[in-house]
Amino acid sequence: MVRKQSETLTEVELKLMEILWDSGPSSVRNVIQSMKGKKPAYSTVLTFMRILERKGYIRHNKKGRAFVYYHVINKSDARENVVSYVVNKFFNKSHSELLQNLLENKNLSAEDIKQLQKLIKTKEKE
Amino acid sequence: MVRKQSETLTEVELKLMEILWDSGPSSVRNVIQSMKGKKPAYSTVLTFMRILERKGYIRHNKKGRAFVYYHVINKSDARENVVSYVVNKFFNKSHSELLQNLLENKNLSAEDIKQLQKLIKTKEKE
DNA sequence: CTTTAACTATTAATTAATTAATATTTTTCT
DNA sequence: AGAAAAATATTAATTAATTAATAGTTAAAG
Repeated sequence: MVRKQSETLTEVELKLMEILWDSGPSSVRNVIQSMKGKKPAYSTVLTFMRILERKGYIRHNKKGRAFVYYHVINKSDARENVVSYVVNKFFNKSHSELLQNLLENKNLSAEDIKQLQKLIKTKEKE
Repeated sequence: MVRKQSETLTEVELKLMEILWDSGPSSVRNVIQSMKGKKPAYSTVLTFMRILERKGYIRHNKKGRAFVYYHVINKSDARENVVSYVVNKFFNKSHSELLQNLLENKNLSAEDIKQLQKLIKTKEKE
């Protein structure tokens, strides 16, 4: 095995997934329309839709002449997945190590801290 | 621009960095010795040392005939870096969104929760 | 001083990721 | 039906990541 596929969404893949998550089922043309900034070529997007489909992230139905793509994994799953990757590779498979790192190194607003306390309190009761 | 370099350590790169972090300055041979499991070819490791050096993660000194490599970024920096990447791309640039996600979705032990509460308490006073 | 052992440097090869041009196919309009 | 429009499919091209063989250098041993 020379090079394995990414276990997580790559940057372009993620950008396209975001559109499906936000806009719902879309044709290639729809996807491009939904993109802000400089639009990639039609064939570029098409290529990625195929890749995403091959990887099992999306599927499509034929609607008239066009393919309408829709996600089969949602944003939470994708987040879950990338967090697991990072935890496994960089944080010794320990979620709490990552958590502690975040709490220690990031400047959280007072707001954030209040929120987190609330969350932990609910966690506590169980 | 067709393909940009990874903003974070790739899997093999990380594995090699771990060795430098854990074992300190090492020649290619040393690095291979420190690896458990199936050892890669000498030239493979050498190639990656060059890549890591080109990317600015490590440097080397000549010691006798061999190059001794040492890290110039530490583990915390690497973790920091990958977390930022994930936060920016997957969590809407919001660290606290990632935090909440971790708290909500992961099964944390009672131990973990206790720890976190302690951490938050210290954060609170500031 | 020459052989050889231990390195480094060069070259190669393969797949993934990214971007897109061009060729085909399928509708739709006249 | 035939032309034009709108899609999909095919092909291509480039760099990164990964793995390693082989060539070239340097230092050590006899």
